[in-house]
Amino acid sequence: MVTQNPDFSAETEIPEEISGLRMTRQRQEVYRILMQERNHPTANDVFMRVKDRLPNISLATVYNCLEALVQHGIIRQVNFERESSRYCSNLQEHGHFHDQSTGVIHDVGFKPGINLADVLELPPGALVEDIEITLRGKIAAS
Amino acid sequence: MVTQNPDFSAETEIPEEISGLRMTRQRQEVYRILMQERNHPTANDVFMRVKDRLPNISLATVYNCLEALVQHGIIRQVNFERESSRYCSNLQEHGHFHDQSTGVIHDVGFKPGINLADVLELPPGALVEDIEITLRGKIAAS
DNA sequence: ATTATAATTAGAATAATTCTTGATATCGGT
DNA sequence: ACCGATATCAAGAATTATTCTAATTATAAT
Repeated sequence: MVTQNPDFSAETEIPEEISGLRMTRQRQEVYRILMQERNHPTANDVFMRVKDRLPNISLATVYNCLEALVQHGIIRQVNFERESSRYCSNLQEHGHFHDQSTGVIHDVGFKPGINLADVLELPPGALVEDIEITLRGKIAAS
Repeated sequence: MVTQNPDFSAETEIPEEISGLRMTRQRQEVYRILMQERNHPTANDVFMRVKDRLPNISLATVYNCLEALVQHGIIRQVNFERESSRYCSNLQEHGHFHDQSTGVIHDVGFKPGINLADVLELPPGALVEDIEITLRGKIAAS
């Protein structure tokens, strides 16, 4: 299971600006953590982790940073049931498989050449802007 | 758009017990509302509606009833983002299309003969127990 | 009828998130 | 470099959906 991105160390340079968003120190560090941790961390997970490098950061700021990054399409916000929101730097269209025995969340890609409209009975005229697929279950011991 | 189920009036008899759950007066009335209102009401929506017939019911009871009904597979709980949970008496496997211009939620069935495993790159050995599909977008004027 | 069990109620508690306010930092123009 | 305007940040208060607690009431089982 991939939980760390070795291409994204604590020293990786992050540009001053990404898609029109000013990358302040706080946003950089929050973003860096999401690139490193592929575990779908919650805001609080990020908060605890980011304090290593920015001891004075506040939880509200982490929320603000995450919101700004989501709004600018730099990361994705993912919700399972009514649990705390989780955040994800995988921008490829994908769903999530929630393994109930371990609690681990796996990204699930679409098979190539699949069109959602071929699979679902969409209401006539529906223009889909965003899809969210969540699966829950177990992984059989191999 | 179907929002009311005419087969399910306020006078419809509901059995004493459904799939092992004792159908108390409160549970009956909560269930009745979900059969009537196909709008995916929140707990609070149900609460306000049910007070017509049970003026002394409490919101906690509505939550308890909804939870009991969900647990026994009689209704489904549906979550959009981190909004209040909504409840749904459509037990057929289906997803939801959230029309962002009107706020209306449409049930979306699967086309016959579709197998999710044909569409998604599931992790090896994954045994899917539950699927949740949410779409967001608009409906083009016809 | 009596006792045991389950359900209901009202209000307090919880937890994630958002809001508010004042302090800092950054940007653009001079 | 300085100055005002704007954006961001920090700390804690406020909000909101939901759950929990404890006491009461209803139902079921003996």
